This record gives sequence, C-alpha cells and structure tokens, in this order.
Amino acid sequence: MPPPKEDRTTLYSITELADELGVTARAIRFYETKGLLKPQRVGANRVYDYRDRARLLLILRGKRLGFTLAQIEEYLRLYDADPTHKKQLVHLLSGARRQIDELESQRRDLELTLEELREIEDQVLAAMRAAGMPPPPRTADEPAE
Amino acid sequence: MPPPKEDRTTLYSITELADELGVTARAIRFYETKGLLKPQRVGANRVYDYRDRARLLLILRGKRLGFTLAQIEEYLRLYDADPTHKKQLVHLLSGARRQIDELESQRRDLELTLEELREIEDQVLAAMRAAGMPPPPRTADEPAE
DNA sequence: AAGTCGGTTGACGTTAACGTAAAGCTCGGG
DNA sequence: CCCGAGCTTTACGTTAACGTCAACCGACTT
Repeated sequence: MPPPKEDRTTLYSITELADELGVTARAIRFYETKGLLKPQRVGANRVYDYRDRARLLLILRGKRLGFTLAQIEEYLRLYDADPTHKKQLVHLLSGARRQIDELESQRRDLELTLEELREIEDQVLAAMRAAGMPPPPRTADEPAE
Repeated sequence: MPPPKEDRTTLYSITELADELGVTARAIRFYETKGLLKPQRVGANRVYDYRDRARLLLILRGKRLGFTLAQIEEYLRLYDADPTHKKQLVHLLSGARRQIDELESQRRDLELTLEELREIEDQVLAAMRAAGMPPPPRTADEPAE
C-alpha cells in the first residue's frame, strides 16, 4: 500500500503548515498568543504535530462559520475536555448544548438565505428564457470583473 | 379582523426600528453610510418604510451568518436587481450562483461541527450515566458563570 | 568569513464595524 | 420664552484580527 499522505507521526514547521492550510505564519502565531495553539519548541522554533494541525483546522473552520477567536476557543475547550472529570460534566454538557442551539439557529438562517437565492436564480433563468437567451451551464465563471 | 401587526404602510423612526430589531441607531446610520440603506428624509430626519425594514432584517441575518457588510451589500444587490434588464442577466445569474455555492460550503462546515458537538454531548451523557448522575433535562440553563 | 534561509520576538500600522461623546437643530408644551 | 425630547452631523476612540516591518539568531553553504 502507498504511504499514508499524512499520519500522526509527521511534524511540521510553521511555514509548512501555513502554506498547506492557506494562512500566514503570522496568523498561526497570533492564534497561539490567544491560547488556541501550544506547539512544542525545538530551541526557539515552533514544531507542530498532527494534533496541533487538527486544532488549526478546527480554528479555520470556525472562522469560515463567522465565529470569533473567543468563540472558537470555547469550542476547542469542549473539544478536548476530559470526560472523566466528573466535576465538570454538567458544565460541559450545558456548554455543548448552548453551541448546538446556536449552530442550529444559524443553520435556519442559512437555509432561508439559500431558499431566497435559489428563488432569485429561478427568476433570472425564467427571464432569460423569456428573452430567448440560452440557459448557461453550471460551470460558468464570469470573465472576471 | 384585528389590525395587522405590521403592514406595508407604517413608517418608523430610527430609534423605533433600532429598539425593535435590537441594534443601535448608530449601527443603522453606519449601514446607510455604507450604502446598504437609503431611507427617506423628512427634513433632516430619517424615515424608514417596510422595504427599509426588510433590508435591515436581511443585513442582520447576514451578520449572524458571519458575512461582512461588503458581502451583504452584494447579496442585497442581487436581491433587488431588476430582472427585466437583459444586459445584466448573465452577471446576475453567476453572482447568485456564486453565493449559493458559498453558502452550501458553509452549510457543510456547519453540519460537520454540529455532528461533532452532538458526539461530545453523547459522550458526556454516557459519562454521566456511568457516574450514576441523573440525565439533566433539555431546558437546563447553567446557574450562570 | 560572509551570506542566505528559516525561524524568532517586539513594535507599530491597518481595516471593519461600530461606540461614544460633543454641539447644534426643531418642535410641542408649560 | 425657554425647555426637554428626539433627531442630526462631525469627530475621535475602541476592539478584533491580523499585516508589516525591523532587528536578531542559529544552521548551512560557498
């Protein structure tokens, strides 16, 4: 079998990670100052393992969803909380449920917006047919503004 | 029949609208400077009709989805574009489709995150059962941090 | 030895999206 | 006539999330 594209043993420098995930090294360092990442050090240099990488992926996904770094930090705390620590179970549960509720509310907003956009798309297509224009294919990227 | 809670004839002052929608008057004026709203004027005072109100609702929904005001402006342009203007139909269509693609990608991110959070919730519930704790009800708001 | 490459820590700059006064109309009431 | 309520514009302050240097260091390469 071919070697796995990425296992849990390979390590990354900051620029490797930055290039791969399409962010700047500055941003990654910034997330660290915010407590979202704590990579190992070799001398002064940062070294990231697969866990750090996974966390960074979660951070970026959170950003795409429009969350602030503070909210993402909350999520990460849930994500790697210790479920054997009985004392925190109740608080942990309510935290998770709060985020679930928030995301489901956001999903409703998203569905609404999608419906409206599809309606616009349909109206435009109808208008084009009415104007005798051919229905353009899905893959049409505009000639760039 | 009882009078309709809000028809398309009633007008609003800026603070009425702000209070109703839970934003500040400053924010509403700011959106106007960004070209997202253009209310009528009576003297120097702004007066908002039901269309302005609808636009503001769209703006706020866009914000909840994490969009910038520039992105929201794009959406609003699609929203009240004139489908009889043949010249713009192609551009309009591709714009709508771009936003649809973007939102669908965001929805995938959102579903992923929701799945993970539900998994966490399940694990916590399992841990609580294993610890002999009673499963707390859905409506449990924490005693506040 | 000198240079280059990849990384480091400050420190200051920037953009978006408002918040927060400050100072000035305007209009109905006392 | 003066007042306060509600609105206006203008201007400066603030926060988040980085961007952009500058100056430095250690490991190689030439």
